[in-house]
Amino acid sequence: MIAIPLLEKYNGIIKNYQSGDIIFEEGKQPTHYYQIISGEVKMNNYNDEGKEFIQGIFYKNQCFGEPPLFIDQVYPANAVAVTDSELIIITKDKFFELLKNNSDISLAIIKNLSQRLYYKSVMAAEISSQDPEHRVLRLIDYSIEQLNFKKEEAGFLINFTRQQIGDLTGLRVETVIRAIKSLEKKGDLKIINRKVYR
Amino acid sequence: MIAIPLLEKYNGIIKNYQSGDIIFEEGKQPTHYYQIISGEVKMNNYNDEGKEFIQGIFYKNQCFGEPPLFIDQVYPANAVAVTDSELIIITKDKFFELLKNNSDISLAIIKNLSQRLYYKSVMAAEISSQDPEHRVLRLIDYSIEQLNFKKEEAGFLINFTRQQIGDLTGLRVETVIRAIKSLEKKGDLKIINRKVYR
DNA sequence: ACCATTTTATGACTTAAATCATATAAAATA
DNA sequence: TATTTTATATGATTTAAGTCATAAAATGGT
Repeated sequence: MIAIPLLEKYNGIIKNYQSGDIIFEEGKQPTHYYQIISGEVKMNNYNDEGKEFIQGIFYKNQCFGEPPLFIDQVYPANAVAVTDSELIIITKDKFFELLKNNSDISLAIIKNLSQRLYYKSVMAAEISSQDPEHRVLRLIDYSIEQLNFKKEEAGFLINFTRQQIGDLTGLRVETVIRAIKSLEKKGDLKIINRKVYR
Repeated sequence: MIAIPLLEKYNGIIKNYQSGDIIFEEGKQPTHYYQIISGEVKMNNYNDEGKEFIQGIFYKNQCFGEPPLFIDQVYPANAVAVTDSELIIITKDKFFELLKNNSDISLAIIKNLSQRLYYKSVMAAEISSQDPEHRVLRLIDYSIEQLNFKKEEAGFLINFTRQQIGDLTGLRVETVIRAIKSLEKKGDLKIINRKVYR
């Protein structure tokens, strides 16, 4: 998103997280802008029974957790490192200063938020009213489009576990496994030693 | 969102829609920026079986449908007038010109998108994993916070039909009616001649 | 190389919400 | 005012996805 040298100019500091580390928590006041240098971060919620819902998974060069910064609200979800990750963060004040002095960044932020809102709109409609197979396939297609999944001879390798697909679509693992099996039978995707290709 | 005189300066034109009129359709290329002068607009999708999902309802002074404009994608949902409505619209080109010449508007757009993303995050987690009563109550509380529902002696009047609550939460009318009844019994809200107060 | 954990997998059973049917009240319209 | 349409309401039934149990393969750490 934002060039690292520019972030460093605004007192950007580098932080390292281990897989599973919590970066920030739901309900807490936002204080920084976060951008991924390397690794993988998910934002999630837990419902009253402890079931996880993954709001999104973020990768290299992506930022996450800005909306509450702009609207003075607490975080609506947690941010957790999925793998060991290196992040660069700057304070809220410095972030606004940076924005003020770099009008092109505003447009980048707008585009990024628009992209995320688009994903949420698509998935909201899916989750609320489509059947499991439809939901899973949509998530897969959207992810191929947006994330950099590798194209192999068998097709795009879907780099999600069944559990992650479940947590992203609001389904249980068993349901995802069954949906994927059924989609394979219909020829909509391939399973080659447990890995999913589309 | 954007002052009407400013929109007029950028060739803004006023359009009138009757209740039920389609403003734009899912899958179509976006061409304009839309802002409500008066009336009420919903964005929605229909699933394969024709069930409606309402992405959001928009009121006076609010804009809608910009994200696809910024990311060069087709509309992810339809926009439909819920009541007779008066809108002001400007072309995509003029909108970008306006943004370029008015840097303060960029921040307003960012805040608006952040607010909508926040709503989507909260509702996504609700819809995917909370029970009907929880979902309905969350929608109601969020709507009180964001929309200008009138405060009366009995509490805030929830200006939604049961069907609209269903379409916003991914539930069926009957389920919403039962959830609301149950929430009333628990004292979480009031029903006074069929109207819901919180 | 071994053990613990995670991931994928499948069958049997349960359950919560959807569906279907029907009714009445309220609002809109002719 | 009468009539159609929309919104709220409730009971009975169905069903799709969740839950539970169990297992085997794959992965990761020591």
